[in-house]
Amino acid sequence: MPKREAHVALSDGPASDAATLADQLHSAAIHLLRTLRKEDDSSGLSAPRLSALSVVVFGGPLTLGQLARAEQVRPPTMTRIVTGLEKAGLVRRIGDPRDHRLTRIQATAKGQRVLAEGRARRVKLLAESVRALDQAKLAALGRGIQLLNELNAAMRAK
Amino acid sequence: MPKREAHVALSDGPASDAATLADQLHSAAIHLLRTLRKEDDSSGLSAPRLSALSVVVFGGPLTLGQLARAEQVRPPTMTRIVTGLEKAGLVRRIGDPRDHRLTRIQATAKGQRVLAEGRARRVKLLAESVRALDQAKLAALGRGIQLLNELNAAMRAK
DNA sequence: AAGGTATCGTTAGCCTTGCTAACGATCTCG
DNA sequence: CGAGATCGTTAGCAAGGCTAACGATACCTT
Repeated sequence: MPKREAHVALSDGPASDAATLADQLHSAAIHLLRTLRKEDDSSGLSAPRLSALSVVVFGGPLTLGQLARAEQVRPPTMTRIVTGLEKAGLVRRIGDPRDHRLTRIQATAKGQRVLAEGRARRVKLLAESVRALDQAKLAALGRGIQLLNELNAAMRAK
Repeated sequence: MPKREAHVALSDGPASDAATLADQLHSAAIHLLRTLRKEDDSSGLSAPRLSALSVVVFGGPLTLGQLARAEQVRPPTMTRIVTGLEKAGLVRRIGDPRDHRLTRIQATAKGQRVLAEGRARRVKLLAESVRALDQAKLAALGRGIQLLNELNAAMRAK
């Protein structure tokens, strides 16, 4: 992965820089999550389940379809994830009295508690490294994350 | 996913900031890759294969074990990924004349070409959004990516 | 009011990616 | 030469992703 700097330095415009940055960001994100994935074991909650549970806890009761869209996943996939969470007692399926086709997904008290614990555990390793940064780097990181969210929103809008 | 800003603003110290930043970064990375994943289809190359191929192309011939470690994956998993890449004609298995236990993995010409195309396609969506940023944001993003790499290195060192 | 259409969630079945356990082949060292 | 270590593979399991197909329900048009 070296020799990219040379490319950047010799690049002939902002377009090439953007492509390089995009590629580097992609790579960095992959490695970040790959490292963090190892922490999943201790929580007993896989990344997709943790993520879905998070949406349910913070987003209030949602229909399965809404949840699938939020997680950018197909309904059958979300059905299984929710079933897993339900068996673990973390969420509940609730029928909608108005529209009987819908099933609303609601977090249980246990789900809320486990989310907090699991999330904390998963980012613990990362948080430790973040904590070692000085103020300037912390600020820069915050700005970077904000930009990342902007990029995500921009891509989703397409 | 909103309402986190409030938490940050009200946080009572740098420790909490670090945890919050770590959590946000984690979440942003997940959504970034989730969005990008959709681009995989067109390349016909899944993320793990693309990533492994990338290591082989840029890192020269590697043994299967080295490749597995580089990808932070167990040997049996890498065996299958390599088998997939080999069937697709993107890499070659080469026996080591010195040590017959080893199998070195080498990229084929097709592998090198496909990598370039696949990677480009995968980050195309992201690159388009990056390209829309102004100079200041571009610089901030670069700095953020640099920090991300630092964090990855710090975590890997543990 | 009835019948056709659209929507929602589930089921079934497939593939890929992770893992551990167990093994054969090979090297290395005493 | 033999014992142990190392390497890659095989076998078998779970989870997550997908599409296709289906029943149940709601909606809309006639």
